[in-house]
Amino acid sequence: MGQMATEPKPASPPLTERQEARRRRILHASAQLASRGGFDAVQMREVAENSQVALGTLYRYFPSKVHLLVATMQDQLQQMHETLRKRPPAAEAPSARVAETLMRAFRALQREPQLADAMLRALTFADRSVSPEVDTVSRLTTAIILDAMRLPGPATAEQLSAVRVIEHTWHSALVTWLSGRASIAQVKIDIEMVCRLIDLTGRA
Amino acid sequence: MGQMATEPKPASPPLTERQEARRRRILHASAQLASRGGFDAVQMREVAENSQVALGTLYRYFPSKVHLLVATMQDQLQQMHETLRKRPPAAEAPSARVAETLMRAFRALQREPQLADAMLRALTFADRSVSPEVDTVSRLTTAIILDAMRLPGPATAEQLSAVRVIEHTWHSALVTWLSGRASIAQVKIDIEMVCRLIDLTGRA
DNA sequence: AGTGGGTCTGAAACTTGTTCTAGATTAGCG
DNA sequence: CGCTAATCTAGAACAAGTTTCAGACCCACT
Repeated sequence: MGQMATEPKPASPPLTERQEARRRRILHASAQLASRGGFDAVQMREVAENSQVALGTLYRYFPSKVHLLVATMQDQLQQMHETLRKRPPAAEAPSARVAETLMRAFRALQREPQLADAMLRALTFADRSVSPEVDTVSRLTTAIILDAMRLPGPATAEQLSAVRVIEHTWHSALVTWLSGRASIAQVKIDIEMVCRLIDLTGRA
Repeated sequence: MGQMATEPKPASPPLTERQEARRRRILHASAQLASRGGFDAVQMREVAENSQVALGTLYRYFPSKVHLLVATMQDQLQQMHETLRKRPPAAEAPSARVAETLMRAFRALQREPQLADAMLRALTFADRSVSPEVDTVSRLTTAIILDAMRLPGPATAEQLSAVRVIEHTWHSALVTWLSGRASIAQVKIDIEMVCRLIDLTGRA
């Protein structure tokens, strides 16, 4: 899992203040447009205009629409992680805590379904060129789930596998819900089902 | 599961012979281009040209690139279903049979990773307008898994949930592998992990 | 065989992601 | 301050998915 900075990513060149502000304006415009019309409504020209940045500059900060939306997701996940840290899940069993956490996150996304749609579509559509960024999102998600498990020691290989499976299910169930092919009830059932895997994996 | 025709779907207007041939040419060209360069290599103009059909006609048959690729996936899955029917998995436990089936399917896709990439990306990128077609793919996958389970009677709600979770994991793991963020070994482990859910669900 | 409606063709037009270019601005530095 | 390289801007240009349109063609029915 490499470096574990509290907030910023690699920080290759330390951005100036104005640059940081630009980056933030772009992400804000992206999230705002996404909240309205979802993936399709995030049009690069419009993002550039709304964040008062030239199109070329937008592309310098985020080399593609998918990069932009995945970065937006990083941003949102980070916030969610903070929120969850403040009010951690209360349930007894680890599996129940994970299920609770994921359903809570799910409800948060429900409030902005279009934004969720844009971010998830970008995430699953991303090709190899976006792997590093997608990986960051994945690590964030993993961290959220592991937090909810509150393991005494480091996770076993088996547990990590279970976490990956939970992550897969979480993403895929979300996509299915967003495209109207599954109800919220079904998502809940499936999340609870996959969380049972946690009970199967021990310290062994 | 509604109608269970042996091959064709709804068949709203019964296509003429020439039309059936056109459709087949289009799907063939699509799969061929996808096998080369993946999603991006499937260019509508080229598909049209290669299948000797006007662009407008291509769009009459498949209203978007995503529709086309999802239909391609239906086609491939159908073939895979046939193949699997001929040589069903041999393992003892239902969960092992499902894992074996999925890994066999996985290896088949490995042989044409670019094609798999194109189909999977289209599938997960599909929006609501493609829901019916995506649903068909989902039902096919479900059928394949249920076949492997060889249940004595009809599946319980719990079992269907487990199957959905397995499907989610299968898709998502595949995507992760295709984008180079997971090894084949990891996919195998995760598939086997999620298949354990089957052992947890009984007739209840 | 004749005819009417749906289908197919070829080509242009439109949309939106992405790239490119020339000139203005900015940041860091002597 | 004055220079230089990097960055930013405005806008054109390009690429590929999608739409549109006029005319040719095919099919079923009389």
